[in-house]
Amino acid sequence: MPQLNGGGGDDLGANDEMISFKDEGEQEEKISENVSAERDLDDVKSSLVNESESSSDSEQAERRPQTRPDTESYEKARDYFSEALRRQQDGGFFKSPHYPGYPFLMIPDLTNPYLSNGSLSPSARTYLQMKWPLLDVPGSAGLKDSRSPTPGHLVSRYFLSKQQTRSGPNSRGVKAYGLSNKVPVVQHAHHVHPLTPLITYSNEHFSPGTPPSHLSPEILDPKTGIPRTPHPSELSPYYPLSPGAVGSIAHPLGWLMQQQGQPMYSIPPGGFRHPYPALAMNASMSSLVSSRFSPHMVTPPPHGLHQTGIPHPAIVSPAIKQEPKQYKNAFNLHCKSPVPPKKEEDKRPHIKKPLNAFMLYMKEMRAKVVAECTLKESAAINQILGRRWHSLSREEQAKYYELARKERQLHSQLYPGWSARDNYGKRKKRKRDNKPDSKPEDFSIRSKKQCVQYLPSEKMCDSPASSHGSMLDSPATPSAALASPAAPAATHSEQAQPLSLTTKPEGRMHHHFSLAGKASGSTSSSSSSSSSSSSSQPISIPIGTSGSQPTTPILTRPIPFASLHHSMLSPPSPFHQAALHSHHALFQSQPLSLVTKPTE
DNA sequence: TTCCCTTTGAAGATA
DNA sequence: TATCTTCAAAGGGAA
Repeated sequence: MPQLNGGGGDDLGANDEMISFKDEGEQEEKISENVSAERDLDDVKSSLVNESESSSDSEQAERRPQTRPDTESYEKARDYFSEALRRQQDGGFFKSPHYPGYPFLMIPDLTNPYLSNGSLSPSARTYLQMKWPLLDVPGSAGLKDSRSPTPGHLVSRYFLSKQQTRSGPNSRGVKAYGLSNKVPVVQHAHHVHPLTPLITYSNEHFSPGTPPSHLSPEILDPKTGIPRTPHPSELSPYYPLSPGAVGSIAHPLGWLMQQQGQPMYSIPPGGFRHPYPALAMNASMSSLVSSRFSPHMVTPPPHGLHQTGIPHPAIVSPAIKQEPKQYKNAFNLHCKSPVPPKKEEDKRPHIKKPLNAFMLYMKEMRAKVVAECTLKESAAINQILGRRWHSLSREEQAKYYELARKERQLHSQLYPGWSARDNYGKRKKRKRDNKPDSKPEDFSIRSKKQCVQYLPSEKMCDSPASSHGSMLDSPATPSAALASPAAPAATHSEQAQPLSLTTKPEGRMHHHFSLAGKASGSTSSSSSSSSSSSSSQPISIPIGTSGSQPTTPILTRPIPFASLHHSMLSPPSPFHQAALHSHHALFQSQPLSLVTKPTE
């Protein structure tokens, strides 16, 4: 298993994402990987064709100076990040020409981010470059807003580091990935911190000029008029780090530092005052950013001030969603806001959950899948993505697990008091219809919709992974085996039928009481070995079954005929052709007969 | 306008 | 401890 972090030292899920594949089916797994690799190659080819076609235009656009840095969304930053990942995935190695200014790497040697002289190692800087491109991106330097007071020392030796970036002892080496130089540029004057793109939980509610109320402690609340703690002019109200967390906050790369035996940064009082307090919000982060400053030089936030003001994308407008209590409490601890808890609660932003590995993958690959397929429904796209996720190699998935882990870590640092529970109830509760004692009316509600599987069109778009397995496209490697050890181990039945995309295990169906769609959650965690098919199950058409275990496609939703037709009857791209070829035998018998309606 | 669908994973809740 | 539930993204579709 790839141990990207060098093992140990990570209390936030270290080693949790990578677990060994199941022993059984190891051969198949390898075959699957080979097939997957070949498919990836095909993907690369097709994607390269597409990219080459569109790159000329996009490149020109990308090369234009960014003049709206303040509006650059963090989401985009993540997209760029994802793009880099995708390129890594496709090409495996850095393809710099297109995105010379945005290297990305998997920082295998970040375990030692500092050089002997205290400066960041090239790879560490490159990683920071990836994470906080505005800090040190020559490509973006030219894009920086002229008003940006970014100190020169922050505009660091990117070129040097880039030159130095190379493969390390790790077999995977240091990979730099080109990213579009559409780097989100910060307009500091508008209180958008360069670190804004650090995490892209959501950007829609981050208005540079109107940071969340709790993030601008020095200003009168426009609504309440309640004055807030002013901060020094040189301080930028950005990251909502809690004060308690500031002093003792772990380095964003603390998992790396710790591995190296270095302690978490403890910020001594009165020290270096960073011209960009927002950067110093995470003191060590700042120090990492600037190789000039060793970690211990970073100053703590001014008393009582949550020096952090970076509007985090994970924060959603309080008007829409309410902030969790824990976060509110944690914030109040240091915010000293006189705002009554009640009002404060109303204004609490909604802090979204950090994205997990699959979500990151999904965000990255969605556009690609959409481009390859004619499907537009996200449900169908997600099915494809789910399968592709399973088809990814361990290393490929490891990248996303690692990213997800970092996101969680950063998220936990940004919102120490936040809990996933805080977001409970923010959404409308889903129908709980998968309980064993579900009442008939539950199912009736559920089965009101026409059910059909996205399988046909998906088959046209998705990988030909099914060509080797008995479970259609199910790779020999279940996600459970790839997932973090924290995740419940998949049962044997699940391993045998890991994918619920085209052929959901009947056990699961039984478990979900014959629900056509995914019963609320539990898709990945529930494990049922029952293979009995309920009479109330949606009509199932066994297809592509080979092997002892019959597979039953779940017909969940009607396929848009346009998409179906387009996908099935006109596969124009090589990818489609390849997919068609690989699945021809599989679907030649019943390719288009999935539209049905469950009996009431 | 709101919810559903669909995926996997993380985390909290519950038995 | 094991299982279940909720939420994260996305966007078309349905109500």
